[in-house]
Amino acid sequence: MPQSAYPEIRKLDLFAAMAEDHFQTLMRGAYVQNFPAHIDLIAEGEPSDFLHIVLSGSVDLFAQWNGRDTSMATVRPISTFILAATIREAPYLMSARTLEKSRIVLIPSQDVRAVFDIDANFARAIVTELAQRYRAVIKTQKDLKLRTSLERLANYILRQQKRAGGGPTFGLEFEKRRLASVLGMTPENLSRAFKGLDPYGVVVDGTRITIGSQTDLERFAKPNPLIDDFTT
Amino acid sequence: MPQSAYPEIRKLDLFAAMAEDHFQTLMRGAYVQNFPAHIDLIAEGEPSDFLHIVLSGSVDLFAQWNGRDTSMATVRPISTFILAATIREAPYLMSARTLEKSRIVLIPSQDVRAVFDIDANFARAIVTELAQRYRAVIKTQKDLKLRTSLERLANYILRQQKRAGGGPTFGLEFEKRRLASVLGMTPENLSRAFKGLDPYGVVVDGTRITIGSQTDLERFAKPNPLIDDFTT
DNA sequence: TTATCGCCTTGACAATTATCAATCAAAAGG
DNA sequence: CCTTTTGATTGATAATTGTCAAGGCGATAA
Repeated sequence: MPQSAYPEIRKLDLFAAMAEDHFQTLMRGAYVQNFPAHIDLIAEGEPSDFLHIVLSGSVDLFAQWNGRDTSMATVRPISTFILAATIREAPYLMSARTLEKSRIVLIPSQDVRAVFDIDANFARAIVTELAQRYRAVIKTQKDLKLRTSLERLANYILRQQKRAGGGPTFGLEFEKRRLASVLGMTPENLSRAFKGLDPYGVVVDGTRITIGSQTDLERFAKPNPLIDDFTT
Repeated sequence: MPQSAYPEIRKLDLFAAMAEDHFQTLMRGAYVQNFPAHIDLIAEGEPSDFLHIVLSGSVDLFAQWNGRDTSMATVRPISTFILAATIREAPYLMSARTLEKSRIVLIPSQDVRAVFDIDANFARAIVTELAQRYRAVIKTQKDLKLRTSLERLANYILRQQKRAGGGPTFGLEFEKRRLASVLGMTPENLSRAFKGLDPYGVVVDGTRITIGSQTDLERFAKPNPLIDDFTT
């Protein structure tokens, strides 16, 4: 793969502390691919042959059962996905597809496992990464089980506002049908949920959101760092 | 702590491969406590001072928000909980309480982190454990987002049947109100859901379940290893 | 044995969420 | 420019799930 991408990858927490020659081993076996939008990268149930790294663009992780499907997460640059499956040498639990034109690094899983066995710093970095992701999923589960869809939307809006800089007006990160799926509801229900936040000063104009009354919305949403803060 | 518990703990995947003196370090700082039933062990939001190991009895992990609460998981002997919080030195995301009289080992989190930094085998064991738990939570999330409560119950019954040995009659692992919370529904709804499985030959007698028609139930439940098999 | 307690169940009802069909609007393509 | 497509919205309706109140049933203790 082109060496130009090395420094960016090396800077990821996952790879920052490992020995240089081990990093080179991983990079030698890796390759970069450019994918157009809306391309399936992997399917749940398949063996986990590669650890993926998104260099640019974005990727949707989703799952299916009995004809239904749901968005589980969005992967944005620069970060990895399918780490747990790679480590456990187990089949993927989620499928992945590009949301837009994306540049993706593929590292053979067996290389990852081999280096993991001989590089303690890499192993420790993986622990930290996995622990962080585990906690993120637990938070999502609490969101799903403890809140109604209206409350989930309200808290999502507050999270997204913070991500976007904290101002009263900001854009959604993806299209509404996906947002609905991420939040565990139908697009119709999402549309009505936005209306339901009208009393709290939420104004929607296409993909643009304006929070008219921050305190009202927060009083309703009751955001909680143990659910909504994904940095800890 | 009493040495009698050492061998059992040592046998856990998490501790099996680490250096003996590191294991001794952990055990020296650890202590065992006996708790009666229905005692709060930890509360979400508190700093994660100890890694916990359940030696006997059982523990309920639950979470609360805005006056509501939900059961996230049950911990049975012999296994650990609060591993991710310990590793990340972050506050607990879940509270824990004993379900019955329980014997629990407490290992100071700083000891775990210290040994994790110097024992590569321990670090690797933690990776494996965390990856497995991460995948378990993803499966639960798929269960929640892709299935109705009736479908979740049907699949739970099939999973529990397998755990209990595979025969047509078996017992539930805990009281129904907790089962309802674990499955993400109210006790009333659970009660009606059991009735709703009547057409598939499910007979409920208190805590005793009998599956009259295995194939009918399976045809309805559509169990899937990528959701229901927690061993991979 | 009888009283009490906790849990489960049931009925009636309300809230939430999903489904289906139609329409609208904006983006993409010719 | 106009057509086609796609996603978003809306209305009507149905299914699902939750809430509240009452009653039942079995375990436990006096």
